[in-house]
Amino acid sequence: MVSENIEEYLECIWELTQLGKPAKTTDIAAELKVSPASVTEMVQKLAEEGYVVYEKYKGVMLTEEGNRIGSKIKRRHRLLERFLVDILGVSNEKSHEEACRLEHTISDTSEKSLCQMMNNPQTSPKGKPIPRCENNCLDCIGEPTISMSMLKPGEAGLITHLKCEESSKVRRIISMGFVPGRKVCVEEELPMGGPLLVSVEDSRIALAREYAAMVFVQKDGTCGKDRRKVEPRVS
Amino acid sequence: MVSENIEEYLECIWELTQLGKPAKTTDIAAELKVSPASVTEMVQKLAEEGYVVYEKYKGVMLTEEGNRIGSKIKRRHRLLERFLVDILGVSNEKSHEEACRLEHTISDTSEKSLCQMMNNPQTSPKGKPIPRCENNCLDCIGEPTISMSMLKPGEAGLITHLKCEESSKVRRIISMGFVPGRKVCVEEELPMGGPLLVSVEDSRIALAREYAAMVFVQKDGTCGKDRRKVEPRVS
DNA sequence: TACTAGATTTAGGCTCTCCTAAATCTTATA
DNA sequence: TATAAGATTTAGGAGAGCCTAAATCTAGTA
Repeated sequence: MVSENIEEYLECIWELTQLGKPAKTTDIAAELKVSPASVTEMVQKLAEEGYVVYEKYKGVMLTEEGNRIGSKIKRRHRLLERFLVDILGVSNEKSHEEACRLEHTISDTSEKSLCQMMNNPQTSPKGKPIPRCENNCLDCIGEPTISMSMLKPGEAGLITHLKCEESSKVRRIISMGFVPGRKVCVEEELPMGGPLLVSVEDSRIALAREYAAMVFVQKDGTCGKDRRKVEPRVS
Repeated sequence: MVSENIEEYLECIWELTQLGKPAKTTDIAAELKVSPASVTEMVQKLAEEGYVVYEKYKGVMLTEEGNRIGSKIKRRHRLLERFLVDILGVSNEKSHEEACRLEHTISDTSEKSLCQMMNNPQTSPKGKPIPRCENNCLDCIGEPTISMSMLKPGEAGLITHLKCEESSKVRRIISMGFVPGRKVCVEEELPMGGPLLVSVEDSRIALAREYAAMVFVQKDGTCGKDRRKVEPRVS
């Protein structure tokens, strides 16, 4: 397993070589806020270990393995920025630094859940593209979904993701119990645009349609009494 | 700023000294999967820097500052375990290890948002208590949504949702006028755990705290007569 | 009270990553 | 094409933490 530092270097080199040209020592040094001498040293080590192809005075390119790691980390970085900004309400400016630290420590499982929770986003909050995951995100994408507010009384669904412009509202929805992966069931629609009465796990919740509209579900049968216990959706 | 390693040691020592007895070198070593010699070395350093009181061959206790850091990290650890297990669907067994890594890298802002999102939880998934944050979590409890029973007389809030185990109770509360989107105002708390006197739109209602606890609101100023016209609750 | 097993600390070394200063290479321009 | 400015690498060294082996201390038991 490569160290966090090596991941950081590979991520940086990945970014700098996106235009097809070798990454220069100085650029890497500037990006990582480290002296050029340290970069040379590390790059030599990375070359020895087969993560980059390095030609003295010319620059570095990633090998296939280096590219795999670099893009994986960059993916996590941008996914985390989205999560931090859209869901935790961290400011755009601060999200980069925090994502830089978290990207080396989250598990594959968590990465996948975050991806699902935000409906497989394509760009970071700054508009940079999020690299696809190795399996092309097949399991993050899932089935087409509809808003919970579209469910008729008696219909059930599995929560796939939440969507709202304001991070504080997303948090509120989650705090009510609308967590991706859980099963919800619409029990009643109160008339006159009144609230929806739904059940999630062991609670019954009444919430405004405006909020229900932020919860996206995959239709999943009816609210039978035999409602199966919902597994955490990650294997 | 202390290093992640030091945080890890302080967290561990915090845990081991919860019973009031000094933490032994061997126990720390076992917990951190490191040799006893390394622990001695680090503990000497921690003592020099004022985070612990260390007596050779006897063990270590935390100083006030050491305790502050140790409990802060342990809080994050358990909060993260909750998040990983309840929201991201990570397994209970794997959550510890991941939380161990994340606890050193999340920001204060993120910690607060996670706390809000999970309704200021009191225990980890394994049932261990989550230490309070330094300001006693005032802003974690306060922000997105709190139970109406937490409002003080004179305070007002917008109903975000109702939540309880039985749908019949939810209906009953709605029929009293506690509809998501409306503004409520706690006018008086009758003593001895008696009912709360609250107003919703144009009615005054006395309801048991048990019921008040099911109504969740977003704090919204005080009960002035100039209470602004409530938005129609339909979006 | 003396002694030994187990706990703890000391000594000496290692790896990783960083740094500065000096040496060397590249390249733009005169 | 010669040369100097700027980029890059080499050399030498530092700090943080970890380790093993050896020395030292503590406490339970004879």
